[in-house]
Amino acid sequence: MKVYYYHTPQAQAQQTHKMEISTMGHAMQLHVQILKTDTNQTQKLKNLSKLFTFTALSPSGDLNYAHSLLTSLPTSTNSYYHNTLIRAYARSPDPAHHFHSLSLFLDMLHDPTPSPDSFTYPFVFKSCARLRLTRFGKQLHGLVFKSGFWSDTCVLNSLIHFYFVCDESDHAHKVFDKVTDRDVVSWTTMIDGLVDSEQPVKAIHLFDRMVKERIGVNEVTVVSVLRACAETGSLSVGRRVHGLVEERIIGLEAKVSTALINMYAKCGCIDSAIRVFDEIVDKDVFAWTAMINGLATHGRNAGLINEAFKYLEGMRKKHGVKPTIQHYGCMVDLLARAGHLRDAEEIVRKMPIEPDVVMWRTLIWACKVHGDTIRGDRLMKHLELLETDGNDCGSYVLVGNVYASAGKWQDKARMRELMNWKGLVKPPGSSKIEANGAIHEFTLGDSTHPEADNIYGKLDEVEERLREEGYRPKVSEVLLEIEDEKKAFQLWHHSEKLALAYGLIRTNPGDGIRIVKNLRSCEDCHEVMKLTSRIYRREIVVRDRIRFHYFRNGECSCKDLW
DNA sequence: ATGCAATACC
Repeated sequence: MKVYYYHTPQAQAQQTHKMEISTMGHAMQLHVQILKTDTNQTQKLKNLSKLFTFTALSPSGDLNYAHSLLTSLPTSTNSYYHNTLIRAYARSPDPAHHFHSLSLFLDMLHDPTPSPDSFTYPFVFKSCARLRLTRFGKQLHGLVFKSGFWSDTCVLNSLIHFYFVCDESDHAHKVFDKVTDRDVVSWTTMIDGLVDSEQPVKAIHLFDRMVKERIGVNEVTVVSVLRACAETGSLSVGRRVHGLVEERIIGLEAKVSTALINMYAKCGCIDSAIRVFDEIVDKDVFAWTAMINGLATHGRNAGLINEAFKYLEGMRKKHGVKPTIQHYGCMVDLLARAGHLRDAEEIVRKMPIEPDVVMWRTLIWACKVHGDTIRGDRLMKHLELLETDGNDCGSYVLVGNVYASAGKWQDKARMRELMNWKGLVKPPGSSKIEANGAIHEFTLGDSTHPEADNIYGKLDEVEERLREEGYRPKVSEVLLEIEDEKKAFQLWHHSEKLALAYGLIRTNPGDGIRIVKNLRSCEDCHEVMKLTSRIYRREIVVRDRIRFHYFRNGECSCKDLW
């Protein structure tokens, strides 16, 4: 026999809390029932609490609604509601929500609200980091210290992260040193912060220390350290990390695979990257993007102008997607690199979007490479008019170089003055090479390396052999108003040549030499790499800011298109 | 009942 119960409103309200709330509609229905029904206080609170958790934390919830519920909840003794709402605000992408998060935290410093506790601070530091509120965050650091939560590892980990985001890596280090119970997150936060603050070599050292001290590593750790490997071209460390995955010490999550693809591609091993990609069962958009980008920087689909036109057209006609400026930018870059400067300029003029700084730079750079100084000179006017970005000196450097290559030294000096006036500093060129388990970084004319004498000795030898084979320094690449002899001297001490010499000394004959550069190489260095690859029978891989160059037997994979 | 760290490109 079945029994059918008749639901009184009271029973209904009790029942509702067992149901999952899935929409704001449900939530409001429950809210009405809670208000209208005279259930006992405990039940009422249980339902309100459930309602609150849904509105605050569910992706289909509503933060404003959750906030308004705060007054009906027993918040004076229990920090859960404040903490949960701060947490919800702190994970929102909207900056305004982060101010709400902090304002709620400030409420908590008043009576009769509950005091912030060890759960509160991690969320609050997250908001400080997002809003880059360095001084405010530092004040809170003081509060943490006074409040007695300075030994809570989670609180300190979030503080380390905050300091890195706010560009205060020294403070991050200090906090890390003071954590007595460091966990995986403490170490990982440090490694990731170091990569983000452009100290990838330090990040790798810390990873080594972590492994030596037998701290367990997890997926997040290796994703961060793989970024450092990609940045510095540390293939051996990257392979070691891959080894951890193969030994099943690390799970092969999607993010790990993507990081491996990126690492292999950026370290010049495109085939290994392809192997990792092929093994992924469920390839997500990040894996595809990393793979496509890897193939592109390796020049595996360069110069397919007609293909590119087809895709650009297809976007609109087949898929109904409006091309963005980046899509046009790709097309212009493709045409310009291949020397079709007039077609490239026509696209820029006809496209339905206003060209930006990057677009003009692409075009002007190509004019310089292909020696079309008249067009370049004309286009530079657009760049000078458009330049508003305060921190970016790329345009000034480019325009200055174009002037210099045409011998217009006064115009070049004008660019330099403009940069100085705006307080912009051109990043110095540097080259890194991994040898004997360490990363060596060189700058122009660098003599700080412990083996500097050997390096310069090797350079002399290389120069002699190259000159015997007909090498003549391309002094026009030195864009300074100095004598040719001095130009040749400077040219010969470019950072990538120092790295090359070190590679020749410290790697075994016949082994490949891999160099990572932060800017683009000059034409002279490019030529020297080509000749060296033939004369010394070495495969040389140079990664510049944009792409890879594979030098084999006197030729480069970029077909001299850069 | 609540916590900290993360991938590509631009």
